[in-house]
Amino acid sequence: MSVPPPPSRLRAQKAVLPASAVPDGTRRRILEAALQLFASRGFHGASIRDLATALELRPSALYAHFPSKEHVLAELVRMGHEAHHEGLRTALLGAGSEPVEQLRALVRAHTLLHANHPQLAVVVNEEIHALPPELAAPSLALREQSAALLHAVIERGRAQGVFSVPHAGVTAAAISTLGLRLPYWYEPTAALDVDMLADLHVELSLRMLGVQGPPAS
Amino acid sequence: MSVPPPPSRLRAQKAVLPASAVPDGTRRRILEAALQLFASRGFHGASIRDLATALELRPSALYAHFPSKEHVLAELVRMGHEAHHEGLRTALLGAGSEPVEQLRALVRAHTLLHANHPQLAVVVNEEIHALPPELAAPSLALREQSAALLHAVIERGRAQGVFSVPHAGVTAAAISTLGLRLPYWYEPTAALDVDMLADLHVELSLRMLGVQGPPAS
DNA sequence: GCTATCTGAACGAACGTTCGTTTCGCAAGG
DNA sequence: CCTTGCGAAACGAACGTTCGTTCAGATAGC
Repeated sequence: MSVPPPPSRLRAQKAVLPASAVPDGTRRRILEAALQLFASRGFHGASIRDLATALELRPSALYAHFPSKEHVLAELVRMGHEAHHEGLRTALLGAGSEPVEQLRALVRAHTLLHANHPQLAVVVNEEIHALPPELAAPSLALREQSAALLHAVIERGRAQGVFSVPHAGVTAAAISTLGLRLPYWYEPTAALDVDMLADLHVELSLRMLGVQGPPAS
Repeated sequence: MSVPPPPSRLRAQKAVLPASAVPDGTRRRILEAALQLFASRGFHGASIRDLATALELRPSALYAHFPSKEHVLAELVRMGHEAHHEGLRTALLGAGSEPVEQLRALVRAHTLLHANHPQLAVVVNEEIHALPPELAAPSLALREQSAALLHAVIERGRAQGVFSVPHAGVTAAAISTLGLRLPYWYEPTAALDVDMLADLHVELSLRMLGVQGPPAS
């Protein structure tokens, strides 16, 4: 075992935290480097020493900013869930009262969040299980609230007769899933930028909901 | 740190290998226990000692059957990809020549495989990144072949005018994704068994492809 | 008595974490 | 202007534990 290969599961390279999240400084640098490492190797696959090396620090220096490795992950997971929930909530607020427009707004926001912050999406969705229950609980609660937003819109649309779905729960899961798997295959290009991708996901979601869309090739 | 909580990311409990996979014996027991552990805690989160404990063996005994921990994972990942590819290929062979029927067969097989073997699906899709490239390569090649099957059917249907999609690649990704996220939220119930779920995924896929389905509530 | 299987003990390496010390920017005091 | 004191941040070394793995020897079935 001469040189360990650098295994990575993501296409994206540079880790970006949501804008308003954390003031500049070492604490932010730690979170960004940890986001990168946890996203590409997993929480258990990335050590405190790896993290310190990436930051050009000694391992002990990290403990001036976080009480443990788990707390670094917990902070990332918390930030991710808050950014996601806030994004959905804001999108919904500006979408009027029609279920179709509300769904457009939700899917668009969901897709943009996952496309623009792929590492955070991966860490939030996979590494949360590495947290002890008391650190994961707040994020799991937020996640349920976000899922409830989508469910409510679908149910309202169904009640009004504008959506026609064979199974609301499975359809909601399918729509969520569109965004959740994005980090594993998508990267922005000129031929398919995030905006086009969001439009496509909106179109696919409306089709699943039985809403007639514009004709496609 | 008195008792470590048993974190798990899957709803399913009992690990089941595809039928024809491995002859009975200790080797099979090891694979099944490893599948369970790797699926619920991740490769790096489950140790050789955890695995030995689950099998009521001493850690050293495992090395009579596998040369390393990585090779256990590699075997699981290989089996998973082969079962998946074989399942898709067989389904396609029995589906005639009409793109709609071929797509039904592919989506149905894809969904059933993921619903019936959730742990294997998780290990195959997430823990493959813990393998060195030379152990992962054969499985990644198989994965591309499986994706190509779906792409080919979609392209043929589009050429024949029976599918109408805004973007073939994104739609194919969306259809694959339906199955891939299953292990994280689905478990079979009387109200929604695997067969109904497969039918629903077929219906959703056809809707995304612009094929008129039966009316739904 | 050969082969396959498992045990028990041990190896070096890596793990997360702790702790006393050092470094450094900066404001206050003479 | 120089010194002093201080708090924050990082260092360097070490801790106890767990990691994956090795290997000589015990055990058992053919």
